[in-house]
Amino acid sequence: MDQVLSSVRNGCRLLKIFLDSPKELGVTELSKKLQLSKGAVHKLLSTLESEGFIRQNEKTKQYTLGYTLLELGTKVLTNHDIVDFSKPFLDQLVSRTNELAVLCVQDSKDAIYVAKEDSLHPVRFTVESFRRFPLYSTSAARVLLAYQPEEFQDEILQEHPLKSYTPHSYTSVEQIKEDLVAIREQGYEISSNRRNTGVTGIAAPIFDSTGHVTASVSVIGPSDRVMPKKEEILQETLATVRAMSAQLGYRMS
Amino acid sequence: MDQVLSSVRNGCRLLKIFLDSPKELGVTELSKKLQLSKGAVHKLLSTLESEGFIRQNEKTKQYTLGYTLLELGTKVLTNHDIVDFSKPFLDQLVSRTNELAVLCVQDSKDAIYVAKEDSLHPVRFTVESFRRFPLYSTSAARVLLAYQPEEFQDEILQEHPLKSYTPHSYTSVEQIKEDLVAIREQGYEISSNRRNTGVTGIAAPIFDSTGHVTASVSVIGPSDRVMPKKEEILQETLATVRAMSAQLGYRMS
DNA sequence: AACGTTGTTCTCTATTCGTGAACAAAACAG
DNA sequence: CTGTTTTGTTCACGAATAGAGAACAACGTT
Repeated sequence: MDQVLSSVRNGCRLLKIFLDSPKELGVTELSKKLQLSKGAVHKLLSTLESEGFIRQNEKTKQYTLGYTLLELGTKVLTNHDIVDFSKPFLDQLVSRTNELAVLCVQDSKDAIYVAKEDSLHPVRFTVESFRRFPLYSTSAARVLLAYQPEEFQDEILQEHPLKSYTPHSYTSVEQIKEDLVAIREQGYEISSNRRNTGVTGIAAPIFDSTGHVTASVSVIGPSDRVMPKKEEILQETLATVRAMSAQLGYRMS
Repeated sequence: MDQVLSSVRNGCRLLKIFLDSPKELGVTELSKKLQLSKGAVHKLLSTLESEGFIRQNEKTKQYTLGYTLLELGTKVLTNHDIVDFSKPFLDQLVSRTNELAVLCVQDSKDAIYVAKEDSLHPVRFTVESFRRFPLYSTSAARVLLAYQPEEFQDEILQEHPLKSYTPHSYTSVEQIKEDLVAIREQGYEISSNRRNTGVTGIAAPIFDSTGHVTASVSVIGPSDRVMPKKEEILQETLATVRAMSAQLGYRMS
């Protein structure tokens, strides 16, 4: 593409560097990571600072993310009505399964947990909300991928190196694609010990009135607690996504 | 200033337009608000979209804020250790006063509530976190302003039109400035019926080890409930900010 | 006290940003 | 269903500027 404003893209990338970094970064460090001159990075920083997207620590002279991003981030949440909509459903699912329940959506080539409800176990799993992860890596995400066109699936599966997180992980693209077909046929996925050893996820899709998958719900817990009850949890999960889909205007065929 | 990358600034302002708008906006609308050509806005949008800062609704063709802003926003929060630090203090303050307690910080020329703890009253006040407001408008903010250099105070007070929110509001700059001196002398502020009729705020500053004011704490409630107990609430608030300041390494002189 | 950093400023040219008009594709009204 | 308006999108070009690179100042370290 050449329809891209390079300095805007640099600004965006500069901000995103902070996602995987300690809280403060200096000009020199940023210029290395962005592969830009120090002068250019400095101009970027002072522009972003004047708009509140970046803040400079007066003592250390280093830079951090600014409060305007906090405002914008909360605005994203309030815009996103499915988050509010899902809250009572997730609550109920947790109270019935006693495990972590999450709501997962797709954003271009990534998946994101946008809502979650922790279980009440004293020792419990939780997930990081709002962080991107690959569409093939968790059960909630794979359910989303399963309902995408095949060309898109191939694009995703080719692009990424498909790291094996655990010994049980998928190894071949063909294997994943078979699995995606199976998800679509049965309408859910139960995945054990894939990304994280000892973790089992049970996930199912939510449909809107046009029949598109808008999000997925997943119950996640330790395998030895979840697997014995897997039928029961699956039924609860399916009941939840059906209720949500119905409320969104979806009519089962 | 001419040390500013204009397209980056335009991108930032484009994003901020969404803060005070419905959730979706079109190119034409944005180009009017930004006073830029439609073509330029379109380039901005597709650049921001390719970085995840903007999302386009495929049906309506309109644009919304993207999930990357959610990631960045939560990162701001996790970076900001005073938020975690304040949590137990705010909790305790609420349990002792039975009113809303907030933590307020300054960001350039604005104030922002970065943490809050609602009271347990069935009908209760609350505030919107993470939205900017003027430094002269609430007691928590005025406490922050009171400890700023006088030139800065003048800058703030001159710049804004100083709207009178209620009949009891300040009208003149001199009046506010006298008040700021008083805040600094007594170390707290009690403000009634200023911005919102019937609301009373009791606020006091937190000092760090270098003696700078890093944030302020305020207890906010309906005047008829707060004013009768104002001495008690004030003492609780002062005890809280002193404990917080001490833990940050501040030594009272 | 000398050094190696850091963030900041400056100048200059190749680059690109923003305009304005033309385009297609919806949404609308009659 | 059809003409009309408004939408998002594309394009080409000239004016404006973004980014490189070196020099600077202000640190902290050795």
